[in-house]
Amino acid sequence: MQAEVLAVLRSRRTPMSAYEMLGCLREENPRLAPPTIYRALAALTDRGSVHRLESLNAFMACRRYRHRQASILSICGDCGGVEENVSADLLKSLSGIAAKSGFAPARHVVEIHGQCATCVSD
Amino acid sequence: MQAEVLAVLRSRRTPMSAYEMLGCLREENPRLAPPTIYRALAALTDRGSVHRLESLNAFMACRRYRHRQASILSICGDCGGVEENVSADLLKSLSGIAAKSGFAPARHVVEIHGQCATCVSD
DNA sequence: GACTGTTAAGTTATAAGGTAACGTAGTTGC
DNA sequence: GCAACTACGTTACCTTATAACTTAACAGTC
Repeated sequence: MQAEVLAVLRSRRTPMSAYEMLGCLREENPRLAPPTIYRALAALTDRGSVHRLESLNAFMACRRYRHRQASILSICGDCGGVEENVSADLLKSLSGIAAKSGFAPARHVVEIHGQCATCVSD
Repeated sequence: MQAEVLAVLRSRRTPMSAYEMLGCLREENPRLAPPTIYRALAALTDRGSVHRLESLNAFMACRRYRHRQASILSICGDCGGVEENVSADLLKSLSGIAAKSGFAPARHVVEIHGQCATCVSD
């Protein structure tokens, strides 16, 4: 099931909602229900093969080769494309800011909305 | 209506969902419906008086005095408390990372999940 | 082979979050 | 008065997510 969900996600350039995936996968198996998808997504996001876009309530396959760090996701509001970046430095200074008051960071969510290079030039 | 929503949010130390607010405000006005709350929240978040926590689907009143910049929100998974920080430098380097590929940033979402100082020491 | 533990997936139902579309009631300004 | 605007009310619905329980599949062991 995880493999099927991942395959669907990989077939798209833009993020998908869980229910879009459900729609796709129901073509094969009409009885598929939401919990099945959500369980697969939970396992995949834990492993880092899939990222969840918190500000979109959507998911995308990771396109960088296995990183354990949080991604910096740049989301284009025009075409829906997402760029994925990694920066240990930025995450470190982010943790530093939180840690000033004794906060112990565990998970980072960093998303940027805007326009991608292609859409800017239109 | 915005004032009432803001007052409810300010009366709490922790973020609230739109439906929790609705529950509170219905004690006064039982016929209050979701769109009214969401409209007020939209106006308040536009103005910057309220922040939306994207990774929680919840809202909190801004506790810093009027800043136009995006906040860095540190969310304690134990007590639910949220610390709000501002860092022009961090936002700048974040924009820089996105801009390397020509992305034009418009809105930043930066949230950190972890444990606050108080909860760490328990 | 029957028993048990473990893990993945199916199933039902419902909770929680959010919005479209249209209606109405008060400004304000002419 | 009446047009135009803005806020809010109302209905209805859509989307996102999870609780709770059931079944299937396989592995180990007595």
